[in-house]
Amino acid sequence: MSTTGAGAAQPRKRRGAARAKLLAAAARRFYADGVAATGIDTITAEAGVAKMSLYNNFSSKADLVRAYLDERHEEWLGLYRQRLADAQDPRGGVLAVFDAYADHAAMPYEHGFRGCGLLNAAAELPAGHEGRAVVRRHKEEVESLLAGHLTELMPDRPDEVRAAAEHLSLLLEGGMARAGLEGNGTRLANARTIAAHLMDRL
Amino acid sequence: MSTTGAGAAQPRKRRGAARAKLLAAAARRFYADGVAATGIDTITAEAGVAKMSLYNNFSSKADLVRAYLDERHEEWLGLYRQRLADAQDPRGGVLAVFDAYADHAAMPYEHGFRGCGLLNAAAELPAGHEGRAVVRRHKEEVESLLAGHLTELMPDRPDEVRAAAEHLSLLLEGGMARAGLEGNGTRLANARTIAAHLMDRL
DNA sequence: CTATTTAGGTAGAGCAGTCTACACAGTGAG
DNA sequence: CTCACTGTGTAGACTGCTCTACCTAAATAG
Repeated sequence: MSTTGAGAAQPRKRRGAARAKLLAAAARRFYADGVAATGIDTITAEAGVAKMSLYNNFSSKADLVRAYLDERHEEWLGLYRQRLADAQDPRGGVLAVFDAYADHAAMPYEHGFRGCGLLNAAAELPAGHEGRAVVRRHKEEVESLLAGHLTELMPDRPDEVRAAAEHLSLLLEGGMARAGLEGNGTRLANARTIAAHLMDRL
Repeated sequence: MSTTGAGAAQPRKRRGAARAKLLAAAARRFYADGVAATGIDTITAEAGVAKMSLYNNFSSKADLVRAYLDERHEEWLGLYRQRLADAQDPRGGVLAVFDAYADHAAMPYEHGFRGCGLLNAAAELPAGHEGRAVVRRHKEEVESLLAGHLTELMPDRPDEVRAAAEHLSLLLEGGMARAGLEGNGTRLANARTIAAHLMDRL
């Protein structure tokens, strides 16, 4: 029918260029200054992009926030998979989860490390906001990754696996929260040490 | 001179009446909706107080936020002291810290339990904001209360005390963070159980 | 009588979101 | 190759609303 024939003939260069710049700018500003405190104009200005480009790529600020949260989850998964590739055994898999968090803390941020971007965003989202569910699922996925490694360590003790996974998961979140308040990764390193000792006792 | 005699002649009934109502309203709205998302008109309306009463009692919204944070710290200390009064031994003192957090989670909130009010506020405060230091000090005080009880348990092993206090403290913060995401105190109860088992092994 | 609180309003900035009009890159048709 | 078309991005004005902060003048209560 149309001149483009069989299907997707989109030009590839410009499409999505503004979107990527917007997501990068939103990541910097949302993390450093908070979601509610960051206005649309600030983001478009930092992205070096027209305001209409935001609304061409996202239906609203809330939509941009959703995309930001999804991207943070994917980013963490990437850090984790890199660490996992070096892991030798299930114990190393558990420590890879902790290391992925530490890698996050070691990344450069404008006003310093401020804790888990997902948790920080959830803390200021209103009660029923869909973004809070995104964050909850992220934390559940992390816990189930821990449970997976622990199952390899003790396949015949599912109850102990569940309990240990929760223990490690709470250590991890606690370490992240305290590290964010203190602006550095020390607490996370300590949490990793505690986790390693715990596994020695399993 | 005046009818009240020497020195401080402040009328006692009205003075501070608006202040208390403002702090109560701010506590409800800041916790349920977030600090940045709550405007001063919302707070004065909910307090049933004139807008100028806010500026007669606080120099700015930021000043009100500071007072809110201080009040949350004092509130938690109150819950802790009540629990501590029933504690029989150092082990009970440690569990009183966990129970105080659980009591906080069990209080009624407009949109349900949303985690630690101090941590949530810190998550949306800008990097250098003095309120973040208030929250950090609160968490450090909680950890040192734990260390105090543990010192009674093993006065001759300060290194183990320090390590165990951090372990328990991270469990507590992790439990609080996850409980806030999930809207109930289950994770906190689990954290308390884990803490109890840890103390059995000391 | 005097200090405080009240209702309501104002200033000046910032907010999310919309709109117009134009620039430019890649594409297929001629 | 050239040209017109389409999709994307651009700048900036603009609406309607909310924000913090401050002001005034009347009401109120010790």
